[in-house]
Amino acid sequence: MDMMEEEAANAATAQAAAAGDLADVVARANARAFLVSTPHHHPSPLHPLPPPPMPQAPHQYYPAPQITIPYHHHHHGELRRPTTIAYTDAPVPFETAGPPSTVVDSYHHLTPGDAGYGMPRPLALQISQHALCGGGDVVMGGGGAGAADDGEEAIRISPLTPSAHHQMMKRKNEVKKVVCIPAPPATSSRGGGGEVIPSDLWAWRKYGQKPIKGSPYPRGYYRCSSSKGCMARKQVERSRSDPNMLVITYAAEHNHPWPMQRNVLAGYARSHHSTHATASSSRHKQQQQQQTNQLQPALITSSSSSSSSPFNLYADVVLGGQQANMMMTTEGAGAGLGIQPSAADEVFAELEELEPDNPTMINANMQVYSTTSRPGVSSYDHQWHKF
DNA sequence: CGCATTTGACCCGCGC
DNA sequence: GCGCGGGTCAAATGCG
Repeated sequence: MDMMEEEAANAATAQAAAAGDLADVVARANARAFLVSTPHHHPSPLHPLPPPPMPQAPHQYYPAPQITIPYHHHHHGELRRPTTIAYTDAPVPFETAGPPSTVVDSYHHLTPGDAGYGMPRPLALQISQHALCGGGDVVMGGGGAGAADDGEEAIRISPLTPSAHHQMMKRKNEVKKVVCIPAPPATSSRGGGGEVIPSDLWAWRKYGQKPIKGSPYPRGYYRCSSSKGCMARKQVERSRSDPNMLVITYAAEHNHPWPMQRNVLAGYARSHHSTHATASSSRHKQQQQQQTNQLQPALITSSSSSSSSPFNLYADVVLGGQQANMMMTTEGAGAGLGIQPSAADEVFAELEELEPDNPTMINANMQVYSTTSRPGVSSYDHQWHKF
């Protein structure tokens, strides 16, 4: 990010602050925290991601083999038991780590180096309790045949004809990453429309929505709008068994660096602006509201209870079918979890700027696991992937 | 004008 | 071969 962009970002931040809206900063904070909290950058050999244009210093690796987290509030306020987090740079023992009952259907082999999506990569966590996605019902659409490389699709820049492209997409045994995050409560105002999804700092454009058989919730289809030719896509749907959880499935990888901040902010500014519009057409108003909600995921739980630190970051990361409930702070745990002080400080500064008197809990409850499809596998075959 | 979402149509893979 | 279901396209529409 160059100076201009930085300034633009700061300006936008200030703007958001002026409006009393934490969403933007929170979203950025989350993404940034995730980004820098990855003890290892594992670029895929097939599609290495250029380092994000972040101002921070190169990755720092913080040894933090194990952390025990005390009781704290989950995003809905319920107490969680103390949690022990063990994380490592070593490849996650997917096969052994795992569980789970019924989480992902028809997915298979991941390459440990596979990464992308701006998701927190190398957080290999193993932990306690809690089922995946609230009971685990993430059933992904079926797998296709074919035996192409996982990475092939990601690096393909598609001058394909629509139908060819489509075909490819369907047949590919693509690497998919499934992320579960707590969803903002469905608001009646939005009706059954699209999903309320948190921003992950990539610019996504919705290109479709389908009702999914067996699920009362539709699935939204998004593709990266940051770069033409970027094949990155994601699907967003609510968990069937736990409507409070959002299941986000990432497919293909971005073939470009992280979107410029201003792109994100531009998109946000759009929604942000209209959010405060006094009147607008009902339809668009609804849209904008939805978009705004995407940036106010349940990521914010204005918490009071457990934040002695001004900046706490919760991340429920699931690996091996278990959930790690991480709480990152700008202080000790931040270092322990690999948050770079510079980034933490920046985030903290932003938050302070917004709510100097009101410590903000950033709740980035995320359950992350990755899979790819494997035809012919009848039983659930999960492989846990560190991000 | 550019970019966003919505939504019906269309295409394709798969199971029967 | 047919129907179903999932995934994508593209036209319509709206906003700044």
